[in-house]
Amino acid sequence: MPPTAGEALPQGRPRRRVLLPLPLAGAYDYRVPEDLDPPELGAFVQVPLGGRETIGVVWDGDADPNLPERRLKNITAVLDVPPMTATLRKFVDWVAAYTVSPPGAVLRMAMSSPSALEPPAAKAGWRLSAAGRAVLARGGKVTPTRMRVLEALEGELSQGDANEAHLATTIASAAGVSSGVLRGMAEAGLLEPALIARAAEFPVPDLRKQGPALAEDQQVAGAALRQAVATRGFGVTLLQGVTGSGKTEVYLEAVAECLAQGRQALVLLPEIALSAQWLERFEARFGCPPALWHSELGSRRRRDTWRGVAEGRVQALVGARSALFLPFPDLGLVVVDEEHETSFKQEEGVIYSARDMAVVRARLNEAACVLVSATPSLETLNNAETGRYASLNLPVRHGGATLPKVSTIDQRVTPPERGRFLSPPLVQAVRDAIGRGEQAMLFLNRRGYAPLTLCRTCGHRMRCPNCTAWLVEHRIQRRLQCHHCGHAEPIPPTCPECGAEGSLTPLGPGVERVQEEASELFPDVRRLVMASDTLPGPAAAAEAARAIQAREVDLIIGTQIVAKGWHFPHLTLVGVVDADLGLAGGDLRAAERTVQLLHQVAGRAGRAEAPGQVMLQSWNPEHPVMQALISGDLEGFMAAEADQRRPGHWPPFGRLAALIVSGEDERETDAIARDLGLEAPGGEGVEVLGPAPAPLALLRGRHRRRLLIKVRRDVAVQPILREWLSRVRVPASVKVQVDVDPVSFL
DNA sequence: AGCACGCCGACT
DNA sequence: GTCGGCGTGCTC
Repeated sequence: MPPTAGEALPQGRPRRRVLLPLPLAGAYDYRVPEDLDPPELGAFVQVPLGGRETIGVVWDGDADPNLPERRLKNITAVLDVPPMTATLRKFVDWVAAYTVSPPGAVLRMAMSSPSALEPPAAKAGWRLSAAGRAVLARGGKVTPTRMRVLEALEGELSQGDANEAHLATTIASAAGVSSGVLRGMAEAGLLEPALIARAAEFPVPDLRKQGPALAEDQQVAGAALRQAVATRGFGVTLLQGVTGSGKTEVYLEAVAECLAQGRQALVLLPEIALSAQWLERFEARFGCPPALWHSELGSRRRRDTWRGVAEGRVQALVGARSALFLPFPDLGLVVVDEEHETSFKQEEGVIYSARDMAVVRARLNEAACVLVSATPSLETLNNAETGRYASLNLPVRHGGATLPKVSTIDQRVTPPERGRFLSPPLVQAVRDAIGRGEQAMLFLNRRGYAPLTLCRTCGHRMRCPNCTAWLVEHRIQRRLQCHHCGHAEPIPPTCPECGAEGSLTPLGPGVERVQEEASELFPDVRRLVMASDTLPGPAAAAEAARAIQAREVDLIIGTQIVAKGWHFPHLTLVGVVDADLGLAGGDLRAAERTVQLLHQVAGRAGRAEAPGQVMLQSWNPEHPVMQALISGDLEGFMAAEADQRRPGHWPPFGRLAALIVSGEDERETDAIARDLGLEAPGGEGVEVLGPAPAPLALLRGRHRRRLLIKVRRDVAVQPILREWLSRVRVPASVKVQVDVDPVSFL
């Protein structure tokens, strides 16, 4: 009803809360101008912010009625993008609350790139001009060839919209003419150039296609997963299976069921760049590759994929952890493969665990979640034991393969020669395996040539100027590198401390040094080093995998990237150069992680008919980690780990959160850490440890201190953290990061 | 996250 | 005398 004289004027224009992808405390309010239809919740809108234009999302909740009209700015425009779904908005809020981060910082991950919101890529094409339409309507003198083009454009090419533009090649082939004809017609004014808004196309997985034949236990597990997906409700299943048991094929059954339900499926992998073999398996099952999502995606591909997901055209997507924040309108399944992997933990910006957030996203979407691993984390095992998660087990390798035999080589009994790192039994085993025409692998979780460079004259050790870390020699590049920041320097000819010449000596092994030793021991053997710096991209990783499968390589020497899910059927021997490596340092999860990593590496051996063998070089073969790997009783090992953590309420039997205080000024950083320590919360079931220097007390030029808070499982840690942080004033020069559920203690 | 405003060195 | 360094602070 229009206002009439004497009536109260209608209140101002409607307002909307708009969340901006910035680390602000909350959403901002904007006015809907007269010339704009009020945007719905979740709409992507362009708004002014401090003299520039920003894109935000219309957020839930009421605008602040106390905010004076004059402080409000108008929404500039509503973008032509599917609005963010209510579940994704809830997810953003949930993650922000859980991680104690500003919601806008989480929203930024869900917007992933500004370019994703731009209109889709347009291609140059042609359409009928006014003159062309006139010829069709009233007739005119054109050649029969040209007439065919006009008719094709009006008729078969244009369903409904006769003004639609098409690619030159499409028009030419439809009319049966050469593209030269089109050029001539354009010059004659019968056609005009126009952009074709063409959405990128995503291949549709073929659900009728049969995957590889499944063994009986695989079929049983696959059927259970299909059933879990078919309920179209939330539930988490742990899919545990020994290495080589065919877990991937089993959960691809769940993907198939999800797609059959018409819902979207998401698979998270820890290292999407190294997943060439995984993509092959997907393609073998569904006849086409899945959509991909990872940080190295180009901006064009990124935008197309984001749009494809938002518009429901992408049915199956495999990605890194950031894929969790994609705008799936109807997500039916989230799979987290290698769920124990620590790379699912985002350690910068908003610190979150993609594995845990995957469960949350699945819950909000009423989707199934499948956590997959041969060596599940203690957290996940605990959830399975308490019945929170369903559990499926694949206890045997498929295709007749057996699990490899694991043994230790006691370095105290059969040490390597001086300055060498491969002990005689391991050297002999490599020689034997290659002599049988099989492949061997040497694993050392250390990049570069030597982890430490020492001056023999004065004892000086080369260290990073920005971090609490030694510089690692990379002999191929003739440089000393820091593995924590970007610092690199040439290897100095003299000791920078005492000036002694030729006195700097590499200490300890890295993969490059193992490769050097191998080249002397086995000069005729074809060797390949697999490390993140020798396999810089997906293409290089795929080529390495191909060369190994084609038996163009006899000996693989690699860092932890060789542990990740590869299937090398001719590989029978795995030698672990330093099995004790991960056990040093007082990390809560050191033993658990070492068992997981070494078990994964061991799992590369003997995946086909020929039995596999794994040799662990250790100075401490009695260690429970080595014993667990030898016996294969990981269950018993994890149970013992659990027993150690339970009494002290360590995770997963209690919650931890870390505050990382960092700043360029050490005294100031210390002072803030101390202030936080003084204001530490207490009370029943709450314990604060620290402040203490963080394990990397200096990182990228910033001094770091850490406080840990440990609370009982039934205590919500976030309100305590928020209250705690609000009591301490922190200058802008010092940063306090919150890490809820820290996995790495670095 | 940007982009402002705000106080101290090398230039037209 | 300015132009400009990037150090704090605000953006509905």
